[in-house]
Amino acid sequence: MELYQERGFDQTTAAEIAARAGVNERTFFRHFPDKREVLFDGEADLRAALMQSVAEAPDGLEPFEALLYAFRKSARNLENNRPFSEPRWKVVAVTPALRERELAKHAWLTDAAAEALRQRGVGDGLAALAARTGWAAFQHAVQAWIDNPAQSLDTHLLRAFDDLHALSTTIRSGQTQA
Amino acid sequence: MELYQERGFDQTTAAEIAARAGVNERTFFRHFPDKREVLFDGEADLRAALMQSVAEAPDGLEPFEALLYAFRKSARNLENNRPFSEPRWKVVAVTPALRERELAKHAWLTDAAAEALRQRGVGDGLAALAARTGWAAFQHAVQAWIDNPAQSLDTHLLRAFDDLHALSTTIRSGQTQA
DNA sequence: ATAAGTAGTGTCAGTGACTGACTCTACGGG
DNA sequence: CCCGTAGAGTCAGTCACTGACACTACTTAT
Repeated sequence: MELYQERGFDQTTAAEIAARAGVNERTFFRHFPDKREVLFDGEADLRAALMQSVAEAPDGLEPFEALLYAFRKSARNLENNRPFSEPRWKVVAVTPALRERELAKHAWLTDAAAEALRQRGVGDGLAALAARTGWAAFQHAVQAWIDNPAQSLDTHLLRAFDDLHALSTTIRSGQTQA
Repeated sequence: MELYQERGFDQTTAAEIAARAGVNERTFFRHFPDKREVLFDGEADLRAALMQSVAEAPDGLEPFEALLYAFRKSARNLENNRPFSEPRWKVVAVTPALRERELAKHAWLTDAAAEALRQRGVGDGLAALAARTGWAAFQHAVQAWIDNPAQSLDTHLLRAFDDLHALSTTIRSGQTQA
């Protein structure tokens, strides 16, 4: 379904996609809830894989360590799939409607990560916080890697978490200002 | 425009909103680029206020400290506007299409925060990382405050950043696993 | 005072994403 | 050979949104 690459997402009608796939427009909408979902098909698998990875992280790891373990595993898949994923990124990047959908998917994955942490025994609130901030660092690394593929995603990832560590050492308990 | 509260967002047509406002449907779409934007009107001001707050944070503060300063300031506004904002949250919370838009706005605000940090002299990459992760912590606090208003948003905020600090102390440079 | 903008609005016609209801066909099991 | 079921087509309809055009009110230049 890479009519999107040729004409752009907005210039591509659902009827055209359906035609290219050799089916009826109605049939297209039976397979995908909407036009955007075509580009986010594997996300359910990704979610499952992420939860699985968090679950299989060695016992005794702290929340961020478990997340980092899972993210590094995802990172390997991302590195392998880059040739396949790159055109998709480009389409998503230039289409606001798709960016929105992507953010929604990320929120969904973040929830999955939080849930997986809870199943490791992490408290509710802490799991949610770790998932949100950890995911933010992960995405920062992914973006950095997209912009600069000369360094491996793993390198970017480790740097992101290191930097996050450095940043947060400046937080002092019970700040008092303004 | 709180037809949304009565019928829900999906059950409300643009024509109805326009009628309630005493104008034509076409006119409605001249004021708002789409049906969703009605609920996200003040975001541009919010963005400006956020950048302003980051800019006016005392000199010498580290990135997270500057962000925390700005977030605490935003928090005061949020606390004051809660009665006004609460119905809006409820509508957004139950409408996926609105949640997506909200996430997009948050990404926009995160970019603003990163930009404001850069203007304070923070490096590009670090500014982006701090903005992303700091924003994540902020949102965690806001969510916690919505769920539990018994404690002030400020309290939730400080706890979130404290917890983030605690979480990230477990990150060791140059992790080596799997 | 009049002419010439200009901003905000109404009207109309059209495109395209989706949806519901109904039909048809293909296929596996009894 | 019959039947239930899953997938696919057809048709008609709703609704978000858009472009083109006309009209009105209010400003500003002459």
